[in-house]
Amino acid sequence: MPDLSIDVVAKAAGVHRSTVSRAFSRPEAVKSETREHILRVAEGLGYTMSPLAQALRRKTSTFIPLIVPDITNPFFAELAKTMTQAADERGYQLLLCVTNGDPAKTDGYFTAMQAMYAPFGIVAPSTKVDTEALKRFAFGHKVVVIDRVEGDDAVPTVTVDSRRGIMLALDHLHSLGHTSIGYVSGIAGTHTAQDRMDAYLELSAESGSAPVVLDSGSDLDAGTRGAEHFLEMENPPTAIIAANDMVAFAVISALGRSGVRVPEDVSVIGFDGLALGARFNPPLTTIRQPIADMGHIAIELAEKQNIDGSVDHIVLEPELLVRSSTSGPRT
Amino acid sequence: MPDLSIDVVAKAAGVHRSTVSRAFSRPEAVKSETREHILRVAEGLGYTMSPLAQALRRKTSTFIPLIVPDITNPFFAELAKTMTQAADERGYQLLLCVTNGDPAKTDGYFTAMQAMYAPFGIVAPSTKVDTEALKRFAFGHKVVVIDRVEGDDAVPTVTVDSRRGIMLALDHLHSLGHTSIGYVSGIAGTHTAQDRMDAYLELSAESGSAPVVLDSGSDLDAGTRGAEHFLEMENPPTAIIAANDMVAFAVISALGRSGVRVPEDVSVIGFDGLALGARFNPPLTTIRQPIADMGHIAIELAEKQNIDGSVDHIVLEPELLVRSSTSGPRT
DNA sequence: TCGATTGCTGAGATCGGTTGCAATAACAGT
DNA sequence: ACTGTTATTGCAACCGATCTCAGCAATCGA
Repeated sequence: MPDLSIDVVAKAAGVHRSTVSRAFSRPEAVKSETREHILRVAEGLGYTMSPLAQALRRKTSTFIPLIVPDITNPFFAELAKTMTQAADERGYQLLLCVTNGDPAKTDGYFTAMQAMYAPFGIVAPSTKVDTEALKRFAFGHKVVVIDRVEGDDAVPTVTVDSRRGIMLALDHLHSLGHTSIGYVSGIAGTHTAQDRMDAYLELSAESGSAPVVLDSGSDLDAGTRGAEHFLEMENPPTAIIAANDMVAFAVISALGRSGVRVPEDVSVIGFDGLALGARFNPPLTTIRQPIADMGHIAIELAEKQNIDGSVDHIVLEPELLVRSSTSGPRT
Repeated sequence: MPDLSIDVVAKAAGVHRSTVSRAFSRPEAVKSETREHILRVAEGLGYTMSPLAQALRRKTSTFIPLIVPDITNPFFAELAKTMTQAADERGYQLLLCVTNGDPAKTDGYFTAMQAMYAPFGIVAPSTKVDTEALKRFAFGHKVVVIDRVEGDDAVPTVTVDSRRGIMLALDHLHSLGHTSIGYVSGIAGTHTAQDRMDAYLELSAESGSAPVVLDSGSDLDAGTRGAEHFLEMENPPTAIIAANDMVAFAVISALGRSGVRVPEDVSVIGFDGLALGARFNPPLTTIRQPIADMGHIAIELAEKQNIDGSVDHIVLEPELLVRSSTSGPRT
């Protein structure tokens, strides 16, 4: 097919290319009659505007990068999924950027997004390290973060209330009769992970029971190690809170390998609300984060900031999702 | 920061912009002395070339779209992960495109990739439907497909040998002593899914045992339904092959809810080799697909095609990955 | 010593749009 | 009929590179 530029459409429609341009991007600036004619002609030719050329001239594009540490982690996958949708509902095109936890890549993506004239970007950081790169760029460029941020007044953020989530988990477990409740820490060194841990420590203390941190590591094997630790204890807790669903899976799996059954022998509750949890064995009781909402809100926040410069910090409410990995303690 | 274009670098270095351009994209065409000076100056200014402007002028970019139906499915997530890496090892930038199984979106992405001057694209189709859109575009534009394709001589493809995979599974199960082996179908209506099913049917027959298809659906609940069907049978098989890991998870989960234990009561083997499987309860025995290889090869194939126009069809060897969801039949 | 090659750099058109400004047409008011 | 808007459209410069064509100096063969 012969290269389809704005000029060929213009010629075909018998108008100047600027008129074609306006017909597409500023409809009210061209007589409706002319516009419809142009659009019809364009349609017939199968013409679409080049996003590249547009971005170059306008110095602003519709590409919006979503920076995540690991798309293999279902939490980020679900986030990516809802965000792509939220994005193109508003005419944006989401670019998925995977850092694999490499801060250098994060940096690279930031400069790339700048070069692509992205109007803003979304970051779901894996470690506090990213925060540095973030600060360097966030100042000049619009970024919204899916996490809490140190001295978080500079960039908009959206998170869920970690404390409330842990509270929900604790309450659920208490109401089932558990009094000794352990904790296995999360995958990454994010503020969110930290917050959950802190909340557990505080709330445990408040309720009078001694906190039992089975593992405070931050890698994928935290779950496995936590389970090992659990197995070695003389007087193990009767329930375990996992910092997120993935480690809950690992915990249950590791426990299962040693013949410990969930929830018969010990209850386990996760944190995330992944769809996957419903198909785990057993289906995972968990604290659900409204991931879809987070996606939409992140974009809204970014747009809002672009318009009136406001920097908001939204914190969403988590909710308890009871499935089958928790029950009363064995008697 | 003042807009950093090639001209400001040129001015700063005291040369013409075409020289700067060459210094970056055709190093051998400029005196090494000059080049180094330019590069130094550019470095100092923190200058990077605009990929947009480059793509526009060159009519070819380094954006390469990866079109997948659902990033939430760990198979595609792992594929995306290894492909991003493979991609930027070669200087490409992967754009993740999620269709949610909507053919219209597939179409949209194709035209978008065209507009972005992508040198080629990678498609992991969800249904045969995508194939149509594919044919419409693949002719004019380079696309490599992660699946088999009808009359597959037009586009390069990479797949794993489904028949061999099923054979591996069957052999494993047979060697454990199973003779009655059921099958639960896969998630999507891809050729791959079809091939696995066909292979099961054929190989079962060959080995003299009647095939037992527990569910042939193609949605996420195939696993659940398969399990239900299993529970209703008077004489259920002693082992189950799941068309992919995700349905294996669902099967085991559903079975577990009814008190049927894996592998004690029934063995289950998956197909994919997801990392997740290692942390399932129990850890999943499965047929591993070399996903990382698929990613690299897909890109190699595309490049090769771009160069010498060759259209190859690579089929990779799957391998058996024994974990804990299979054992001898209960006696 | 002189024309021919070779190596390096500058000019300027071009990629596909956007946009401020000027020009023309259409419409009102008096 | 004449002038002051207002609605439309054309003109041309510009966004940030790339690339062909020339120009110019240095090197080479005879």
